Amino acid sequence: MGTSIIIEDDFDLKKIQISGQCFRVKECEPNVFRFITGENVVYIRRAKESAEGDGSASADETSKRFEISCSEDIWKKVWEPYFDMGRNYADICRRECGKHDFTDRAIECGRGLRILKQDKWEMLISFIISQRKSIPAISSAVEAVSRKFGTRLYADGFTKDLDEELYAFPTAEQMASATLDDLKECGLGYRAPYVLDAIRKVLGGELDLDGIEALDDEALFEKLMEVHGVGMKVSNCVCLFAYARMGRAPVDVWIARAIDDEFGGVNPFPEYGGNAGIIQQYIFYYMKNR
DNA sequence: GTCCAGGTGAGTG
DNA sequence: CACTCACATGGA
Repeated sequence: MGTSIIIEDDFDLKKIQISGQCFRVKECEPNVFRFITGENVVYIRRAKESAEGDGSASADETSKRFEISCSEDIWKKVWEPYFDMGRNYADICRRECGKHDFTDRAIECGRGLRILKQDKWEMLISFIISQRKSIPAISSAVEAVSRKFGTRLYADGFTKDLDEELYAFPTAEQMASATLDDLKECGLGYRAPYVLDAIRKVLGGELDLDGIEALDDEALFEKLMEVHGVGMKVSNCVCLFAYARMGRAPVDVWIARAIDDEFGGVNPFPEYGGNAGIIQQYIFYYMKNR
C-alpha cells in the first residue's frame, strides 16, 4: 500500500461490501478490500494501530488510519466523492436518532455504512439485473457482464499479486453489440431484453444519464422508469446509489417486511426527509444482519 | 431435488 | 385503482 490517510467519520469497509448497494467489491485477503469505479481500482485496509503509536494502540475497528493503494491525488479526485466523504454520517445518525426505536438499533448495528456514489450506467444495469436475484447471484451476473464486455484493468502494478484479472464495468458503447444470447450467457435470464432497452435508449440519446443529473428528485425518478424493466424500486436505487439522492428510500422485500413488522405498517421514511435513503440503508442492513 | 432471491409488466376484475 | 401471475437462473 502506497499511501496512508486519516478518515475521521464512520467508515466500515466490510459493512459497505455486504450492504447490497455494490456488487463488485471484494475482500481480496482478510481486511483488504478492492473497489472499482470507471477504470479506477483501489485497495484499502484499515491500519492495525492508531497513528499516534502512544502505546495504547486502538483496536482495528476504531483506528482512523487507512492504507490505500492509490496516490493521495487520485484518492481526493476519485475516491472521496465515491465514498461520499463530504458528508458526516456520524452527525446524521445523531440527528435522526430518537424517532423510532427500531431505527436507532439499526443505526447502531450499521454504524460505518455509507452511501456510495457509483457509476450511473453501472447502477442502472446492475439494479435491472438485481430483480428477483440474491445478492451473490447479482454479483456473479455483473461480474460476467464486466468480463465479457469491459476493459481489462491493471492497478498500480501491485494488483496482479493480490487478485485475479480485473475488468471495468462496460460502458453503454462497449455493450452496443450485445445480443440477447450474449446477455443470457451472463445469467441475466428474462432481464436480458430490459438491458437491451437500456442500451438502446442511452446510445440513441433518448436517455442522457449525465444530462438528467440536473433534474429534481421526482423528475429523475420518473425519467429512469421510462426504461423497460425499471420500476419504482430499481429507479430509487439508481437515484440513491448513483445520483446521491439521499431522500430516496427504495422499498424492496426486506424494507417492506420491516415496515410491516417493525413500524406497524406505516412507512417511516417520510419522517427522515432528505436522509430517508441513508436511514433505509441502515434498516436494510439491520434486517439482514441482526 | 426444492426453495427463494434488493421486482416488473401484463392481464384481469 | 388493487390484485394476480409468469418470468430465467443461480446459490443455499
